[in-house]
Amino acid sequence: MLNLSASEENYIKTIFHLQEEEKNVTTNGLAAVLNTRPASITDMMKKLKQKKLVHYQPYRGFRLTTGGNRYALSIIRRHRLWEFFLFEKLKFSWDEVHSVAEELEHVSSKKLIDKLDEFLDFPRFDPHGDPIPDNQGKILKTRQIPLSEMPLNRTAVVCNVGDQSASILELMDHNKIGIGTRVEVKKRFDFDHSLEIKIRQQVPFIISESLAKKIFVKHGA
Amino acid sequence: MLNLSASEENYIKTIFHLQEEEKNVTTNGLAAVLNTRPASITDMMKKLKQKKLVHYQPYRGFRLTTGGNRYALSIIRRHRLWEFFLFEKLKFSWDEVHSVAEELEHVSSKKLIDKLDEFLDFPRFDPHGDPIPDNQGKILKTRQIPLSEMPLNRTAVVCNVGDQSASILELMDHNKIGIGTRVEVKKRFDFDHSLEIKIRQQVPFIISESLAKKIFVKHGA
DNA sequence: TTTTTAATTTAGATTTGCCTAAATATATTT
DNA sequence: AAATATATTTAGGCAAATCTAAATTAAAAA
Repeated sequence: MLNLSASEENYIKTIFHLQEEEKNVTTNGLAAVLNTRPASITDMMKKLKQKKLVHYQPYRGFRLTTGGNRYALSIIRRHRLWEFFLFEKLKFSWDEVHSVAEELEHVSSKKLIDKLDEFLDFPRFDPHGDPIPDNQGKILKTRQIPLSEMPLNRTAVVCNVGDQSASILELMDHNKIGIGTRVEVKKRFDFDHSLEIKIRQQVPFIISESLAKKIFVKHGA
Repeated sequence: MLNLSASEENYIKTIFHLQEEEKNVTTNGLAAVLNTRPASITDMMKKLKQKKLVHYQPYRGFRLTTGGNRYALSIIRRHRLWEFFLFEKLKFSWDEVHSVAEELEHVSSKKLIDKLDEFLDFPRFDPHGDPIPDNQGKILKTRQIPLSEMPLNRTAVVCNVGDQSASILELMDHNKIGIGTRVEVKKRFDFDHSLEIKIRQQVPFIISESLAKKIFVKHGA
């Protein structure tokens, strides 16, 4: 597989994520996420088109080719394996792993990543609950739903938080909710849509709708 | 501490190693090691002088400042810790670790390196037998000598090989000599300066002077 | 001490990845 | 459908890190 610069990899990865959220990817949108100017996006799209990683016609938008998709998955694999390593082995907290993994993911040795995978015993999810592509680029589709949409009296596992702010972390910390926590929704209040939830063997307690919307759980796990 | 580009780090690191071998570092010499043209060295020296990492006067040569030295040690720390990790945890062979560590060493998070150090249980030597600087930049001075200079009938441990070629590796492999192998020189032949050596409980055998000059041992270990 | 040779530096390009400002194409109103 | 607004692209530049070719300085030889 061809070898891209860290910058090119960041474009590919970001396009992949934006496509995944089925937002149609726009020049301005991508520029906003990558913190660059729209003109830089256009420049890069021309280059990535040449390398056959994106389909691109001026003014007509762009999206990843099959090859671009495959490449994106390999970057995401590296990123999530490093996150797992940092969390599981180096004892980073789950909110610190992302930024360090952003750097590590650009180290390109395929052998390194496959051996890391093996060392970690082939983990299937990163510390945020996102699935890790295998060495063939296969990735599990997880049904992640916000806690606010969980049916009552079914247990699920917290796998993602749709907000990285210090304030949400403080609140979750206070309630002892984190990635991997097993939760059950006991009641939903019509008045303010707050939820009564139970975790572990504790007394049930109430959380706000806005918090529940940010906490994602893996359904069925 | 200031943050250098991967390229700047490579210059600093290489100057450090060349200085260590007490070769006086020259523009051409550095260019040869870094695989660049002399003109590029001059360019970079101007920049590193500005950043107060090297002493430099045109045509008068250059050497690291105290700050440059400190920075070099931090890069070497990263490099060797990654080498240890790759060898010890990911089961890379000791001749594969260098090139991968060359990439990993430029990931700059201080916290990452200190946590990695702890995870590895503060190793003092990398898989080549070179000492790993601690988080204060302190480094053990090891007395490494080539096997060719070992006194007779004293045991020592192979800690370094001054050549990375496939041919030397083949020969060492054949003789079952590697990093960490305990050796004893039994006899030195005047005719061709070949050595009779003994490893483990095996029958002594003979190696050439040119091989013995490339195999370094830690004296006293 | 000249002269010759070798090492080093300068001058001027090139590539990558970014920028600003201006032009152009598409979308939305009126 | 014309006018206005928004999105996108082009043109031209800049900094980092490299290069080649030409100039300059220092070292070695005659």
